[in-house]
Order: sequence, then structure tokens, then C-alpha cells
Amino acid sequence: MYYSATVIVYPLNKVHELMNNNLDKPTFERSCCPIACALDQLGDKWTLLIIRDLLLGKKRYQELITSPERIATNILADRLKKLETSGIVAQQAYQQKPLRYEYRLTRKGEDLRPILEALVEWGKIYYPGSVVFKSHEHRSSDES
Amino acid sequence: MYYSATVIVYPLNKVHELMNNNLDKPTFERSCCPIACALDQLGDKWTLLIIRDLLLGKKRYQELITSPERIATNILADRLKKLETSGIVAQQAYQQKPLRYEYRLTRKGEDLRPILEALVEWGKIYYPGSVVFKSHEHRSSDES
DNA sequence: AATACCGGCTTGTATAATGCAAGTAACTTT
DNA sequence: AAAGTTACTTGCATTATACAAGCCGGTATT
Repeated sequence: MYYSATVIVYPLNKVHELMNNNLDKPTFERSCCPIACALDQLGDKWTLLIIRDLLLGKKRYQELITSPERIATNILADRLKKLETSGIVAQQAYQQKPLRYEYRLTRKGEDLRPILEALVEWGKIYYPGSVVFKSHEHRSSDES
Repeated sequence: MYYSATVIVYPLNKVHELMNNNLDKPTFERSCCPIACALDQLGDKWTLLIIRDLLLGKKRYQELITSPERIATNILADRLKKLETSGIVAQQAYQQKPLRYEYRLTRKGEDLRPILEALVEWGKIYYPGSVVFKSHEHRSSDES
């Protein structure tokens, strides 16, 4: 006696994609885990450092680019764009000729503070010798 | 009358490197900011997700690889290696034939919990519909 | 005894992200 | 008029990530 079987093989990633889309949730990038969602926006070498600077009071391109980690100009521009589209940062013109923008955190961005604070606490413990940056003092232009 | 000048141009990154090395601090990768130090270890798409799983009680390769974000096998292997060399994860043999390891967080890794908790809080607020994963229940082999 | 299967990776290759230097547009200063 | 400044953009090299397939040391099945 013979048995006959037909095995249909679907690529797993496509199956997962379809399963995700068929649920009436907003489609998540990797999973519906809040940590995964957060890391889809924040999970890279630079984004949280830019947010650190903005939390410390830096506002302008020049202030951000001069941070000691020496971010490349194209990366900074790219991250500011991405942070804007994800609603973490908003830009605001501070002069017209030439048109220049300041960057500030939205509520969504401000709410990242506890994450940065937790990173500071961990970093201070396990990287002794590291020093926490102070709040950025904005020099008004008429002082020397 | 003629003026003569010799201008020597050094590449800025080399200058910075030398300046850093001349200070008697432990050499930091990007800066001595604790956040930058932390992100040098944790700042990518996958590392903190693996740590989430370990904090939830997962221990083995197979448990880690089956997480819903579908990390690639080579990335998981690479991250486990890096996490071990940075002292966040330790591996421990749980059988000899064939030799197999379990991965567990060290104290340094456990101390990342507040960071993950902060990420969860932020993610829950700004990605409604996301759901927090429950602690991984380890099935003992003699239970069905 | 041979074949299939499983867990835990490694390898090869394609695509995407990052890093670096240089260039550009619209001004201001010398 | 020439040089400098700010806020970027562009081109290209290097590095990281993604995906599929393969491999190794075992156990289970036929």
C-alpha cells in the first residue's frame, strides 16, 4: 500500500507578514512588543545621543555637531529628519535670512528622559571615569 | 615684499585620538559620557531585545531565536559573543554530549532592567496596541 | 545500518547603514 | 572682492545587517 502526501511550503517571513496584517492592529515593524517598537525608532548608535543633547538644552545644528562623539554631518541630518517624522523632534525657524531652524523635543521626545536617566545610572556604575554632561548653557549673543 | 608660510594639516580624528590617549583616563570609544559608553554596548537594533528575553527568563539559543522579532541566526550568535566579552552575559554548559550552553545575565546585565522598564513605559504610551511580554515560563521536561 | 532529524551554530552573499571627505547655497565679515 | 560661516548634501569606501544555506555532533526512526 502506498501513501501519498502533498506538502506545501510557504516562506515563513511572508506567512508572518500576512498573519500580522490580518490582525486589525496597527502594523508593527518587528513585533508588538513596546521595547521592539521603541528600538525601531531609537535602536542605533546615534539617536539617543542626539536626544541627550536636546534634553540638555542644545537646539541648533552647530551645537549638536560639536558634541564630543563627533557625529558625521550626514548622520545628524538624517537622524533629525527621522526623529521629526516619528514625532520625537520638531523644527522651528529662528531666522528667515537665511532660513534656519532650531530643533526641540516634542512631548514624546521629552518623555524619553527616564530612559536616558536609566542609561546614565548604568553607565556611571559600569564605566567608572565616565562623567555626566551638564545642562547646556545657552550663551546669549551679546555676552562675550 | 613676500610672506612665506608653512601650514601643516593633521587629520582631526587622529589628533583627537592622540589627545584622548594622552589623558590618563581609560580610553573611551566615543566619549567619556556614560550614555555614550552604554550605547557603545547596547546601541543597535537587537542587543536590548536579547537582554529583554534573558530578563524574562529565556536561557537557550532556541528560546532566543524563536522570539517574534525573528532575529537572524548569525546576528544572535554575534550578539551573544559580544555580550559575553563585555561581561553582560555569561554562558554555562548544561550538557556535555553534545556540548550545549545556557546564557544568563551577569549582575551587569541584570542591572539593565531599569533601562528596559523605561523603554516599556515609553513604548506602551506611544505605541498603543503594543503588549508587554510575560515572563518566560520554563517547561520542565517531565511535565507534558 | 542507513537515513532522517534536531540544536546550535558558521558561511556566503546581497542589501542597508555608517563614516569620511568634499562640495554647495545662502548669507556675513574682512 | 575675497574669504569665512552655517547648515547641510553628495559620493564613495567601509561596516553592519539580513537571509538562505550548509555544517557538525549528536539522537531517533526505519
